[in-house]
Amino acid sequence: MNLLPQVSFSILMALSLKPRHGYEIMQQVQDDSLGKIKLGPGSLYTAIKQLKEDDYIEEVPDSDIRRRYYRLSKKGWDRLNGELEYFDKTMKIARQRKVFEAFLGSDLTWIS
Amino acid sequence: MNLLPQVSFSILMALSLKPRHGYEIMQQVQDDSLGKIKLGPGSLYTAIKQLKEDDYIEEVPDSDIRRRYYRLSKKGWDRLNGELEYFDKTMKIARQRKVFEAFLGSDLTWIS
DNA sequence: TGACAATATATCGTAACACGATATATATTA
DNA sequence: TAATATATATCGTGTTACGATATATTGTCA
Repeated sequence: MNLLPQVSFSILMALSLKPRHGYEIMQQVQDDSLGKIKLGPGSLYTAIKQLKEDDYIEEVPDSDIRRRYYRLSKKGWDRLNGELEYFDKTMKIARQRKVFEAFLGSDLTWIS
Repeated sequence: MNLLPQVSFSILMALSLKPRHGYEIMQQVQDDSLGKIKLGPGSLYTAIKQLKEDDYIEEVPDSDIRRRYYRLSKKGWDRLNGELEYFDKTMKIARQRKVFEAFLGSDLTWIS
């Protein structure tokens, strides 16, 4: 699997608007995902650690001792673009296959 | 995390066109994902087992002893639709934030 | 016909990922 | 001043991912 883990992807998405600190990422991810992804500190900070190690994000120096701000690196932007190609392809396929209308006057006789 | 695992999602997508057997799913998933998801037997059959247990897919009786065909259940279709809402939202956000043009004459001064 | 590649399914053990619980500390507000 | 929200971090465990291995059948082509 050459795809980013779901949590990591959601964090890059959250950082695509502007640099944010961890707690803020948590909230933004929930917003961006229609509430389908709710990060606790466990998922959040382990993923951030990994993303930093892989140089997808970097810490932004900030005077606020309490908060740690992160932003996307060049590599992070490129990676996010690559992931979004998959999302785009998936939506195109879904529309082609008319997944959304599958139960509205469907002629797919093999559906149970 | 209220999202299906990536492998499970990709299998539901592969079954959205027509019923398929395991080996065929393997190939379809690779096609659908721009080569970004490559399933080996380990990932494939453990995910199929789980999807069957959760009633997202069901086995289709078939004369071919060698192959085991699966199709989406009603619950599977509904779930797939739910997942695709997230994909759709994500693409909308990405376009809104102009992620794709981020490096073409960007005014995002905070990028490293 | 014999050998090799491709097709097809299944399990095992381990690695990677997800996440609740817990801990700690500061800021806000009632 | 007590409670709630903000903010970060780690630990242990459960879930997911996956390479290795096993087994058997089908197709091909020399």
